[in-house]
Parts: sequence; structure tokens; C-alpha cells
Amino acid sequence: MATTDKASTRDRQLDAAAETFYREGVSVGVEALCRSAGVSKRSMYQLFASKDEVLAASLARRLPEYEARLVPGPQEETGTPRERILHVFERLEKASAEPAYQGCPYLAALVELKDPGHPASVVARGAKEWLLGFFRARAEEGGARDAELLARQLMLVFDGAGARAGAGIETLDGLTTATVTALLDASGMR
Amino acid sequence: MATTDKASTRDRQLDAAAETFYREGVSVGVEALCRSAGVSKRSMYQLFASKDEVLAASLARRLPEYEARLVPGPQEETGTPRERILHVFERLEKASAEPAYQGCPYLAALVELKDPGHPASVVARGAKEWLLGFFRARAEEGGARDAELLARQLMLVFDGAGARAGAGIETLDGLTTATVTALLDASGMR
DNA sequence: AAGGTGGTAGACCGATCGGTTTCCCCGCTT
DNA sequence: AAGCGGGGAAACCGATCGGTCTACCACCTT
Repeated sequence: MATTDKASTRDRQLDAAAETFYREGVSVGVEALCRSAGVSKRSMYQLFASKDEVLAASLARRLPEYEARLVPGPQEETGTPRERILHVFERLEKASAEPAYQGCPYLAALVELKDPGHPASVVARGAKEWLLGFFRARAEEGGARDAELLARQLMLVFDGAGARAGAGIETLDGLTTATVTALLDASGMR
Repeated sequence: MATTDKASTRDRQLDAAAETFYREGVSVGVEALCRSAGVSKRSMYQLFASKDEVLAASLARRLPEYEARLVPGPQEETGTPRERILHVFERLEKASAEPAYQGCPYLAALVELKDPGHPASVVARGAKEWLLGFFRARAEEGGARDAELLARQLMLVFDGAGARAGAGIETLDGLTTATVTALLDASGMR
């Protein structure tokens, strides 16, 4: 049948790979990757040229879902710009409370692969760029005095909170929302 | 002579190891570690039980220097609490401008070794705890409304900025000092 | 029923991992 | 000068790395 064609097999492998990479780190072995996907090495290497490509593709595959979780309505502008920004951090705090939380997978990939030219690093930078752009757009809508500055400040808080919560040295119950509120107020955003 | 006794040999190995771990990541091989220290594996394993121990010891060895760079006078309270906090971020921004900057080595270790029980993770958590304590003490001295909250906010900014600058996706010229100033003002600190 | 076809398990490859051991030389002691 | 001990180079160990390939099996077509 058509539901088990190449594409969906590929997607299932990428979903399993994304979860395994996230749980174990990017240095996890190909064997473990295949085991978690329930597929043989031969099959995986028929779809992907290398482990690096699997990593990059698995990060890319999660991107739409990642973005949709932080920003629910892509077009439907639900709420004020301020509310939409705060919503991102509420989702972050919620996610970080889960026991399996390990921090933002895109920032983790950038840190673990120190190589900026790695295909997965390119994907990860794209994810960060997208969120920065979202913050900047909302900051402009909200009339911040310096939208670019505010957006970069919010990224600092977002990535700092993700990294610290993921490392288990911070708990974030209301911490980021309190911080972001202070920064929004200081920026003159309504 | 006494200057080339066990202790100083050990320290030289740890200094070289710290630099190599920082440059290459914690997954660097023992062989490269020995090469950079100019010592054979045999000698290194006479001083350290395992690579994990070398990593933990090398992070611990850098700790006093790391702390002194962020907080110049340990006892001599130079400047107001606000100035002393801002000084930390000025040093961070200065360090992050160097081309070899890779982010805070302690946060990187926590992210790369996902194991919180790893001896190096314990050292790294200690480094983070120390800075948090410094911020909290200054926040109290400065009369912040909620010193603990402010200290945690500053750690968010510190680690977020270090991670992003280290990953090469942020530049930090004045970004953290502007952010911290806004947070200090919002906290009611004088 | 016969003959593909595609995917699986897993052997296999050379390289490298962390760690141990052998061999040998070099410098110190007496 | 003879002997000793520490350390460097490198062989070596079993395990694992990323990646390839063979052997087989289950199913689909005709």
C-alpha cells in the first residue's frame, strides 16, 4: 500500500534518530540509531549517505513541529505581540519540566559538533535564526524602541534557560517569564 | 631540582589537557591529549586513573584562574555591587571576542557529558554554583528586591551569551551589559 | 509453483577508542 | 664504571567506531 512507501519509512527512521540523538547525544553510534529505528544498517545507508546526513535530516525533520510548538498559529495572530512572545517562554518552561528534557536540540548540536560547517550545524543555525526573526517581528509590531536588541536579548534568555535547565542546574518555574517581562517593559514595548 | 617534581609535571599536563579539551571537545582522544602535553600515555596514566579523571582535574585546575578573571579582587571590594556584576559581563564580552572562544568550558562540559554523575560534571556544577553565589551576594548588597531571582536571571544571561557566542551565532558587543543593566534596574538594585 | 525483489541480520573491514605493557634508553647514584 | 630506575615510543589489547557486503528469507508477480 502507499502508506508504507519510501517517504514514510524515511520519516520513521528520522523520527527515531532524532529522539535517539537527543537522548544520547550526537556521538551515539550508528548501530544504536538503527536499533531504535527497527531497521538494519543496510537499509539506513540506502536512504542516507552518512551518519552526518542522518543527523542533519533528523534535525530538519523536527523543525516544523518545533516551531509550531513554540508559535501555535503561524498566520492566525492570536493575542498581542507581547503575549505571543511570552507564550514561547511558557512553552519552554513547560517542556523543561519534563524529566527527559535535555535542552534545545539545536543548541546542543551546535555545541557538541563544534564544526560550523557540519550540515547539522547549518540546520541548527537556521532554527535559531527563525526564532530570532520571530522575536524581532513581534518586537517591531509591539513598538519596541530597538527591536533587534530586544530580540537578541530574548534569544539570550531562551538559550541560557534551555541550556541550564537541560543541564539540570536550573528549574525555570516562572524564571524566564519574569525575566522576559522585565526586558519587554524595559524595551518600551506595549 | 624541586621545581620539576611530581606536582608541577601534573599541573603542566592538566593545563595542556584543559586547553585541548576546550579546543577539541571532551570527546578528544587520549593520544591527542598526551601529544599536546608532550608526555607519553604511560606517564599520564601513572598520574591519573582514567581520561575522565584527567578531564575533571583539568577543569578543577582552571577554576581559580577562571574565577579570578571574572571577579578580580576576591576580598578587596572594588566598586559598587552593580559595578562588580557588570564587570563580570564586560570580561565575558571581551573573552567572547577572541577568535578561539568556544563558550564557557564548564557549561560545555555539562552539555557534552550528559551524565550528571560524571566527575567533571560535578566540578562544572561547582563553577556555576560559585558564580550564582557571587551574583546573589552582590544582589543582596545592592538591595535587590529578590536577590535570588536576580542572580538566577543573571546566570541565564551569562550562560545564554556564552553558549551563543561560543557557537558563533551571536556577537555580544554590549549586548549582555545592556541586558544586565535592564535587569538590575528592574530589580530595584541601586 | 517458479522466479524475482527488497529488506533483514549480522559478518566483516580498517580505523580508532581507552587503557596496558613491553622494550629500550638516559641520567642518576655509589 | 656499574647498576638501577623512571619515562618515552610504540606495540598491543579488546571494544567500538562508521560504513560495506554477503547470505538468507519472506513476499509478490506471473
